[in-house]
Amino acid sequence: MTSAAPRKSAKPKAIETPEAGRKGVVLAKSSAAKIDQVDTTYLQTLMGYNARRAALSIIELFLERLAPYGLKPVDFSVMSTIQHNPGVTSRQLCATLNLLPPNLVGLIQSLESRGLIERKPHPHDGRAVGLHATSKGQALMVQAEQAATELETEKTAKLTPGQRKTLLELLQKIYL
Amino acid sequence: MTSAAPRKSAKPKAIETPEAGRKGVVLAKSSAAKIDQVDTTYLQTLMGYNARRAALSIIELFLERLAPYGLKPVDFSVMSTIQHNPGVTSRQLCATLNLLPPNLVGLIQSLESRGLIERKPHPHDGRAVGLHATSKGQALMVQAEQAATELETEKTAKLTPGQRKTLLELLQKIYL
DNA sequence: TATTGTTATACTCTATAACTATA
DNA sequence: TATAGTTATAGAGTATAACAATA
Repeated sequence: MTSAAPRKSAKPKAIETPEAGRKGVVLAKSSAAKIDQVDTTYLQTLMGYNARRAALSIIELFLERLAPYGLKPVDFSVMSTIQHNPGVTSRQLCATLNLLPPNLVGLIQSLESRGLIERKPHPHDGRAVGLHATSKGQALMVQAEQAATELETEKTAKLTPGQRKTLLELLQKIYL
Repeated sequence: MTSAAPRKSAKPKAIETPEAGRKGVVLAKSSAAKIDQVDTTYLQTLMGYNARRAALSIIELFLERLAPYGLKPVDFSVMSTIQHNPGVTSRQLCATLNLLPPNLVGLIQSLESRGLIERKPHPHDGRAVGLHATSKGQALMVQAEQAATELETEKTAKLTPGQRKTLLELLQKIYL
């Protein structure tokens, strides 16, 4: 998780204060006076800010729901990629998921010691090691992926299926 | 920065291998054989994965471009919020930006010691402290916000203005 | 010489508990 | 009693440098 500031139950909704509401826009007060509502209209124009806030919001729930499976976001991404790409190497995982090799070592060892993956010699390259999900790992991921899909549905409940698809496509245009 | 895996210059583009291309879909190979292209189609259906990847991609460039101003993403968000909300308190910053109070203390002290913000007694609450950007801080933020806007324009170059607006709105539907 | 995987390690970020001063 | 701000500290995440084994 990232930060667990006091939960806001109320939604911003551009509340208009008596002082600032005349033009229908919430304006920052010019002097040193007390602030009731905090204006974040500028930050909300930044894609980085919005993408980060949205990601952290989803990850917060992800950590709760996937904790029973002992999987954090990166663990989940690695396991899922191994499951769908039997024989994938650490180097390929790093390139695909934008991870650094030293940080993957402990993660792989942990998954192996839990009996979720196996390491087999690479058929063509003696340096590399092919990673494979065990039947235990595969069974776990079926459950974990279902939990992930459910939590995502909840977090994107305000979006129509079309909007959800659009959002995925537009995000991929940024990082791919 | 988050991770600096070997830069991928090529783009995925759903390359079809001879073995997997028959149905126009890239499939994971079923056996323990070598993997050429890594299939991430499942992860790409997850909003959390895509939002995080997009955010980190933008933040990576943000760190480079804003380093001359001595501002990291959170510093920038805090300074920007103070600038647009003179007299805002630490408590309000935490609630608005989803930060934890202990983590804000050192950040505020750093900004104050750099002469970018001032702390003034709160008019109505003796416990609270109002935060204000100094003229030096305001001048810095004018430059910093311009740099941020430029970098964002580059990172979202594949999007039309309409798509960019749509993306911002849809992301806010997730975390607000 | 270049690459895969690894070790060691440093640095940053985030989280929790507990304290003070004021309301 | 509750809240704003603070301190200390633990834990997780991310980073760089350097090495052995293989290509």
